[in-house]
Amino acid sequence: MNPTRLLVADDHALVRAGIRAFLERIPNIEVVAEASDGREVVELVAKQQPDIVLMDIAMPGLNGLEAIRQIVKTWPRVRVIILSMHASEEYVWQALRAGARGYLLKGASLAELELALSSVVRGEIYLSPPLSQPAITEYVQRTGKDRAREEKLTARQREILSLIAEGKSTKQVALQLNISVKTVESHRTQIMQRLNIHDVAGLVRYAIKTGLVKIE
Amino acid sequence: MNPTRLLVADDHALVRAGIRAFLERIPNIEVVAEASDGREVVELVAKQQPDIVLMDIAMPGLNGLEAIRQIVKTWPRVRVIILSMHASEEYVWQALRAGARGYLLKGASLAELELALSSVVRGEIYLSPPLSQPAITEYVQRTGKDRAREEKLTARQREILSLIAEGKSTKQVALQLNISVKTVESHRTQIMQRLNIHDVAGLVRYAIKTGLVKIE
DNA sequence: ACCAATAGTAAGGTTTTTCCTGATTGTGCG
DNA sequence: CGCACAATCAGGAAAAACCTTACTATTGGT
Repeated sequence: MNPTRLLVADDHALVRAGIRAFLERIPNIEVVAEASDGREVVELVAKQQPDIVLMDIAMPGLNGLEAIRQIVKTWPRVRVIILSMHASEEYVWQALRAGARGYLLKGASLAELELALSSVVRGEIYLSPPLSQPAITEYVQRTGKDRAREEKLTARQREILSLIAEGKSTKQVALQLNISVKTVESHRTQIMQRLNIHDVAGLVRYAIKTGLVKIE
Repeated sequence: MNPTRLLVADDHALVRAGIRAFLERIPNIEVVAEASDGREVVELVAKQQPDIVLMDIAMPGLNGLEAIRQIVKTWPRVRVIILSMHASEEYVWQALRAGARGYLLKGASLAELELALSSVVRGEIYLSPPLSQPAITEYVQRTGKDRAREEKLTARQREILSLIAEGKSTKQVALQLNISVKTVESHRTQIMQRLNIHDVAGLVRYAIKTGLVKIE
């Protein structure tokens, strides 16, 4: 049987390398790549086509949720497991809605990690025990288009909003995304219109409120 | 030469075990114990008398800062290095004031971890490069009475910051306070200098973090 | 298959804000 | 008294935001 090919993503090098070392103790697992931000995850998924992506939900740049959305949309066979510090139901719910197949707390044991991986490989959804049922049942009752509709912003808009809320200037965002300053301005205008928010401060508060960016 | 005896503390098993695996690659290091909360750290320091405690600042039970205080008070020879996710200046200050000898971001590389450990063993204070900003290094050098002057912002500055974080434009702030736009700009510049934050988004996040403005 | 709506991209020109450098006044404190 | 520091303000240069307009590729509906 072929080993399960994994991609590990976390913005902290120490944690990332550590988790990788940890994973190497599990048989039949191969870590094929590591990423340190959302954009890198998406790039590496494209390149490596791993079976499973094990990623932190809170990452700079393209945030974790957004990365999940893009991954499951483009490569539906790639399964994403979230590795998070937060046991909040809201985060779990958001992750599942975005398309994650598992949600693992960082307090998990080696055995639990192993269990989560094998469950997800089998096509099941795995949640750390402290999180349990409610989120799942809520999740299954909704389908496809239903979920897309409730989003106020497009993927691109959320991506740009999160960069803005992180403090990037329009110019920096343009540079980072390889698009024109004018395009970023245009996106910002669209975002502000949709949210009916007309200042950067409001955007930042919105982004924090919806979990698009984190406050330390 | 005897190996450096380490204690690792983090409330997330996965991270803890990972970091331990990571540390084992550094020569002349011995991890003598692991702890998952502040109380356990203190107990294990008493029992093991490690040379260095490498701990997360955010732990349940007895919190990280309090743990540091107790450790350095009771066993001054034990040196504490904070392993944190947050590059926030406040956290660094608090940790140093409590008696930590190093502050390492979880994004640190293996080489940096090694450097931090050897620096602290030699009796130096080590801070992750992103933190070694003038404000902090200067603080480290200051002693005793100087530290009494702790207030970061004046009342007026806080007033203006909160208006900015609420989304008021410079012009609106000026109008509301009956002062010139130029004065508000000047205040904003001062605020940014003091906080070492250089964009509005950062100010908003700071204001939220410090409770100056509320979200929702 | 076709049309409408939406998303993503972007330019040109105008207005507004920020940034840099400086200056004045009042006030508490050694 | 004088000094450090808070609070106030300005002029001019630079940067960014704003408004309008527009092209293209997808997507959704009839």
